[in-house]
Amino acid sequence: MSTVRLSTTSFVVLGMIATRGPSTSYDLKRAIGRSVGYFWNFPHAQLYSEPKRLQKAGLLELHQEDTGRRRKTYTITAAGQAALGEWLAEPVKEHFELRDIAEIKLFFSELAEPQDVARLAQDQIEQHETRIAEYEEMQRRYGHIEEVASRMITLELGLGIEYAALEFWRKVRARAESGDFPPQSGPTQH
Amino acid sequence: MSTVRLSTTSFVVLGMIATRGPSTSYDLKRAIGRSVGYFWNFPHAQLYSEPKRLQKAGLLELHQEDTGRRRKTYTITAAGQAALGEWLAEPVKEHFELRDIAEIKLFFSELAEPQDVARLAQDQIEQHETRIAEYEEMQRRYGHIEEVASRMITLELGLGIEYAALEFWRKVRARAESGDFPPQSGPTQH
DNA sequence: ATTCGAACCGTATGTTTCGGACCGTGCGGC
DNA sequence: GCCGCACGGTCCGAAACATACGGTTCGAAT
Repeated sequence: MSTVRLSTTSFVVLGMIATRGPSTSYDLKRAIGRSVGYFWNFPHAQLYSEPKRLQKAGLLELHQEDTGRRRKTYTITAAGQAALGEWLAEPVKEHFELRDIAEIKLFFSELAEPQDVARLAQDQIEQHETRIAEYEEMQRRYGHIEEVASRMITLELGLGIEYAALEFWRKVRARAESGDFPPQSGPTQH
Repeated sequence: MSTVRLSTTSFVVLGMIATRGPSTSYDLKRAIGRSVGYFWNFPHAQLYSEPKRLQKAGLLELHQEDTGRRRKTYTITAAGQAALGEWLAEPVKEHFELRDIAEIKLFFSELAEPQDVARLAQDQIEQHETRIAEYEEMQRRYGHIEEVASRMITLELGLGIEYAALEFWRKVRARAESGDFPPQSGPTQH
């Protein structure tokens, strides 16, 4: 029971256990993989070490089976709920970060071959189309269920951003195909 | 001159030096802060250690002033250009990651107070409006300059995503104000 | 009955990454 | 002449991360 720095990972763990009830690390891994994990990757090893930290800090309670698999189940404590509640009430200072390797490659496209850009765009279009299909499927399946409605709303943001990205890469592909991309290294128009 | 794992950071450093020419770490820090840094944060300490690694790997060359501030200037080598070119030609496997703390808080909004959501939405709206204004200003200032045109294109993606996020949070705010958010903890409509 | 694979469940370990504290320098302006 | 700010950089401990490893339970096909 010592004081520790709490990261976003910590609060995702706390939040998941608060909404799901008592959970094992494996439960967390799956629940996160089906939800926030789509936007923000949390390596599973973290989901084993982080609850341990939180338990030491008194924010989670540990119950270990004493038979069979000896699963470790974590439950949120009052202190954990308080910490989570405070965090939720706190304003968000950081602007979101979009870690997109494709975008970085595009940024440096003046150093690449023209066909690289076309291929990059094509790949991105397919990737985003696939992701959009997944999100829409999730909406169709779970969108109307009362109990999860507030969790589904983040899907709308995900979709909005996916549509924007898709539209963008289609534009890039069009430009690449018409030969005016990358702007200064493509064939000049006389 | 040993072989090392190259991360996205490595290629951003290589790419920056390739497009800008010989640069110090400080130059990189500023150049990245004005461009890709808007999307993907690269802590400045990395921009001092990473070039050192790349130099040891033979991808960069180091020239240190032997007077005054003894600045360290890095230049890209042929091997560096080759590595960069290969990377640019490689397909991108990873889907982008959107690290958005606000979104995570919204995901857990059922655990929060109703006014927390309203405030969260309001803050996000302001944050995105500010960011949009910055991007639009950059477009106005540099958008028409030939030499940087291919670098400016990523701004369009940034803007598209910002617009999508802004629209989303406005919708959230509207719902929060009309009292039907979070869905199951808001006042029930009879 | 037995093999087999898939889902289940978790640990260990060696790097990178990260944030942030800290430190000196040169220079323009008051 | 000294103040403050942009410049230019190092260091460090704590987290994060990827990945390899190791085992179990269970059902379905052989």
